Amino acid sequence: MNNKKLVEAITPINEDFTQWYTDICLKAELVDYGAVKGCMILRPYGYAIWENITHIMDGMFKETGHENVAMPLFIPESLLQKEKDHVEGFAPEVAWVTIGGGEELEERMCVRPTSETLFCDHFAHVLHSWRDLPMLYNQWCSVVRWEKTTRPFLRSREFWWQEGHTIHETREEAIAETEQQLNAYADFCENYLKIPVIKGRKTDKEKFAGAEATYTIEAMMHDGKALQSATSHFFGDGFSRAFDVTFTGRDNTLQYPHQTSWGISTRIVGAIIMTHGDDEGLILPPAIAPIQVVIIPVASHKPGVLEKAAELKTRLKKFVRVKLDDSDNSPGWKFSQWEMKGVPLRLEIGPKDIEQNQCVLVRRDTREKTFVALDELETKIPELLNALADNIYKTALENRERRTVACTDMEQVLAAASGDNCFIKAMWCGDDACEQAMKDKAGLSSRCMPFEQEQISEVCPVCGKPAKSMVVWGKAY
RNA sequence: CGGGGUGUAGCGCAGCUGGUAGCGCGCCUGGUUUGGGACCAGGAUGCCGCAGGUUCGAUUCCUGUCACUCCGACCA
Repeated sequence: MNNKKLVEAITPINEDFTQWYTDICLKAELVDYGAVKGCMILRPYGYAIWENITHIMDGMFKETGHENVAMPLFIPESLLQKEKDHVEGFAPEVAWVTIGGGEELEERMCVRPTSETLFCDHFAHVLHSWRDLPMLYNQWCSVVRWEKTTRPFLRSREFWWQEGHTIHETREEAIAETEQQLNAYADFCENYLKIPVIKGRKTDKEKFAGAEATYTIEAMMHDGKALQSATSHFFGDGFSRAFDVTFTGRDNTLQYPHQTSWGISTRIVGAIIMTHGDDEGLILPPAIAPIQVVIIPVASHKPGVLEKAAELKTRLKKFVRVKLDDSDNSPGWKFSQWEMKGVPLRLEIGPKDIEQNQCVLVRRDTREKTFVALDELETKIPELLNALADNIYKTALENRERRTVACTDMEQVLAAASGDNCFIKAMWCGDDACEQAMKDKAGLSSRCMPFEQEQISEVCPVCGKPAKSMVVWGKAY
């Protein structure tokens, strides 16, 4: 431990979680701050993570018949205004363009905060017959919401995401689509990102502006706070009616289609950081890690070492994303640096190893070292990557379970809410006032009504009236 | 939007009872090193966040502003 280490060190995770988070975002070179408040620059390493996420998800969407499109960046005010709840929800946080080419515009336009209105306008143009349905569209883009408080990934004024927009002939079909996409998000988070999530439905208070129902996946971060990780909305025909989207049905009558939208954003990168990271820095799930194995030559000036390392890189490239760090830095520096950047596996190769035709593999999560014969790398590396993936999922799940409390009365709720952050499972009567009371008295917001319901008690802990459903409550990002 | 904190070299910071700046790390060059953040020697780098004000003179004092950050409110 010397001065250098102290200077470069990231804040310990249990000392100041938010500072730890910011340190990682900057020091692992994921983002930089842009010239405009709340606008982040995704640096190559951060973008590579997002890019891997987009590739996997894009494949999943296409597998289920979705097509990518690109919609305009601007929304004329009149268009945004068409759906009452929607505009009320978003108007306070949009950015407006009032001048173009030096001239005051006749009608101001907002920079899209989300594209429902644009899609609806477009659907109205291109939809004619039931034979045109369903239309299953998606776009990868950035959107702008003028947030007051901003943080890298978690809440930025501009963020990148995908937004799927679909229209269907029947209500049932649209509901099925909403559920299918929510499941896709949940599968992606659990299987690729190794983040355990709770699937459920939002209360009316928390649902999307203009939606009939909003479904969500909620994840718990290392500090016990909740992060809404993706949402899927069922609109019914509300937007269709507002935008006059119609088609001629099988019975030759004019009908309104049923609509959905669903999205996942760069916020999910924040979830990865806050779910899996530790005092040494990031821990990236192998599926989306830009570098899955980093090769660090030891005593690289000795004859044959760099050559051997390069040879291994060529071999490994065939089945993993690999980087050879042949920079001038000392091995110790490289170990720390790549650990901070969350690379799942490190491969050390030095003269002693070459003599014995072996190398050292070190797991990022446990830092466990294994000597591996060079001809076993093709089996051993995938094995260790899988073991790491399983372990970080397990760790995250244990954290959530340890911090989940079932409460039957307000006394328990208040006690739980005043301690460490946690998920609180409690029954709810369905009344807005009781939801608000949880916020006012305990500082808790409803995260969702999980699909997997449990009967914690018979009555709502706030008002004592018969309970309708179990809600997971928590403090949210 | 309210309250607190911070803006000085790439990063982390010091300095200033007013006289235009310094340390550590990093960076560049050369050499020695290399299995947990190496060492020696030499070198480069500053509109002291921005704008006003006070002053002979402001990085320093005052006002405003912007940015970052934390806490709250708001918010998907």
